[in-house]
Amino acid sequence: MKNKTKKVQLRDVQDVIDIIGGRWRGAILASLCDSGKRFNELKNDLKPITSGVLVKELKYFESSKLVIKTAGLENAETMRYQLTDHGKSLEPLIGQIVVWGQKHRNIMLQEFSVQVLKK
Amino acid sequence: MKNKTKKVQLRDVQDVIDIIGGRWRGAILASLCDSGKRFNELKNDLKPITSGVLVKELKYFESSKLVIKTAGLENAETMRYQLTDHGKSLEPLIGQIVVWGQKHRNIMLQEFSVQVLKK
DNA sequence: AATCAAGGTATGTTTTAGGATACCAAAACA
DNA sequence: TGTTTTGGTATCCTAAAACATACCTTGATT
Repeated sequence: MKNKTKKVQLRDVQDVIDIIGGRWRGAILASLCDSGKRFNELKNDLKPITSGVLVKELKYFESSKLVIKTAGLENAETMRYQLTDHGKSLEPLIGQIVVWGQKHRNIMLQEFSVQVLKK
Repeated sequence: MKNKTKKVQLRDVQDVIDIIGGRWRGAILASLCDSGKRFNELKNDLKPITSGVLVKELKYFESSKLVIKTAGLENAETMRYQLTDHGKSLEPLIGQIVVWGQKHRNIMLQEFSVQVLKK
C-alpha cells in the first residue's frame, strides 16, 4: 500500500518532468508566465532557440492544454500564445523553481570560492 | 533592468530543470526524499534503471551537493546515499510537483473522456 | 514595384542521453 | 570452498532531441 503510493508519486514526478523538462520547455513556460506573447517575441526572448524547435514545443503545449494560440479579433493576423487557466496553475510551481534555483546558485558559488581559497 | 531580471529567471529555471530533469533525476530525488538508501535499494526502487546510469546520476548529485555518500561507521562496507540539507530543501518543490502532476493527470483524463463522448 | 517582417515549414547533420551487455573485486553466506 | 550479493566499471549502440540552414506565404511598408 505504501509502496503503491510511492510508485504513483514517482510517476507523477516523471509526468511533470516530461512537461517542463528538456532544453526549452521550462523557459518557454516561464516566459509565458510573464505575459502572452507573439511567436517572434517568444523567439527573441528565448534566443538562440530555432523556429523549428519553438513551433514543435508550442504545439506540444497546445496539445497538453497548457497554452492556447489565439488570433487577435480586430487584427486577425497577430497570433498570440498564452497560458490557459490550467497553464497558469503552473505559475506558483515555476516561481518556487526560480527561488530554489537562485538559492542553489549561491550555494554552488560559495562552494567554488571555498575551493579557490583552499589552493 | 526588468529585462535583466527576466533573463536571470529563465536561467534559474533552466538550471533547476537540468538538475531534476531527464529520465531519472526526478525519480531518484523523489526516492531519496523518502529516506536514505543503499545503491541496490535505489536500483531496485527505480527498476529498470541500469547501474551505469544510476552511478552517473548519483555522482552528478554529489557534485551538486544534493546527495552525500556515507559509509556506515560500524559496518564500513554499507554505502548509503542520502540527501544533504540542501538536497532536502528540494522536498517541498518535489511535493508541489507531485500535487500538480496529479491534478494535471485528472484534467487530461477528463479531456480524453470528452473526446470519446464526442465521437 | 520592391522589400521587409511575421510566422512558420522542410531538410539534413550532429549531439546526447539512455539502454544493453559484459565484466569485476571485495565481502558475506552457506 | 564455492557461490551470491553488493557496488560498481567499461564499451558499444541507438533513437531522439537539438541545431544549422534554406526556403515559403501573406500582409504591411516605402
